[in-house]
Amino acid sequence: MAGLEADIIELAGEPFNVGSPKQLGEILFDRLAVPGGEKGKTGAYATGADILEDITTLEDSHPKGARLAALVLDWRQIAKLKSTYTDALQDHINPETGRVHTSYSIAGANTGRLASTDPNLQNIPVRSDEGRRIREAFVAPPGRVLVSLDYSQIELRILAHIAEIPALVQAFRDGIDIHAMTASEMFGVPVEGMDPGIRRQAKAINFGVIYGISGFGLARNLRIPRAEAQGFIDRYFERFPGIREYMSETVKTAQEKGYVQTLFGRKIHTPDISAKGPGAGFAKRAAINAPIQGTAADVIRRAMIRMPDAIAGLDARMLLQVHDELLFEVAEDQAEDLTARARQVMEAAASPVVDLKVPLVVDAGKGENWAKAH
DNA sequence: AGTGCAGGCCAC
DNA sequence: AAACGTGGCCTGCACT
Repeated sequence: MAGLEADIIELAGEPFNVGSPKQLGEILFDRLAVPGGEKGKTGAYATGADILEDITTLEDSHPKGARLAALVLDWRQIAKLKSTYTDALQDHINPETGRVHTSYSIAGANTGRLASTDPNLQNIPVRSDEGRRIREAFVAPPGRVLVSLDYSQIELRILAHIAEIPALVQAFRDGIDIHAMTASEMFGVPVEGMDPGIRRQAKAINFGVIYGISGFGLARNLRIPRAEAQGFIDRYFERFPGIREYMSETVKTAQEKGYVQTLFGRKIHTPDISAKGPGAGFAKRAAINAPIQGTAADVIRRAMIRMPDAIAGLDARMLLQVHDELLFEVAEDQAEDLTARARQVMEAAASPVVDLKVPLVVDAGKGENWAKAH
């Protein structure tokens, strides 16, 4: 990392704090005259990863800026992993147990999700190769393995149920690739042999819908013109009109009652729903998302409550909950038994209070460390 | 030295 | 006017 830092300063041509977005912004946009610099409310240039990634494409017009941006992106990834995980997690090892123990807030999130602190074990890296090396440090003791079980697409399944989208419900019942199906419906192309790029766009739209999508947000996410993104959303609503209905009904309920509810009847209050100005959009999207995210939180909590009885007699412990995943430690020769029991509990967790029109499906994995189990 | 915010980034 | 939901933790920086 020190070498990387030296390379960055040499390229910049002047000493500066690589960890300072403000200083980096001034070098890129003022001194190197990279175009597109935008200052936020504090007067500092924004230098987030998406902006730096755009700058790396300017190799022809601004070679120095492009290379500087690329190096800083590398540095930030390593610095993040080291400070937040490699270094910090070791300070959290309990001397008596030799393990890292987190704390859960039972009412951590407004939607009913748990929150994990000191340390947060719900945001251990997994998406990048480098990040997964952090996850490999979470290991089972000798003779034991880690088993991870996670709900597949639980929020989209809940959306399909709540908004009553026949095509989505049927696809989940048939076990079809849901993003490919969405792309097929929207763009009129067959699922077989689908262009991965088309599927990726449909996936972004499916996620966006759960979060209360906007044309602007989707455009930024997919890096496409806003008009094109809005066209995608319009077509999505045409194909799945129940979604638009769900969104407007949910906002209306929030405005009339001051809360929305999960499928299990738990209330989530929406005090900001009638805010004016910039906050209005935020409050509406939060209200749209809350019943979906909150129902998923209810489902996994019900599974967790039933878990001690379900795994009684096994040499196994439930270790962590990560929103749609439960992580267990179990004697090696009992991993299969545990997986079957835990999966049964998780897949049936909505029952008997809620009769979902879609199946809940749980994926499972095991290994000597969390990366392999996941 | 402690506090709080902003920017940034990790997860689901 | 801002711009995709829910969180927590890190560093830098301004301030007391």
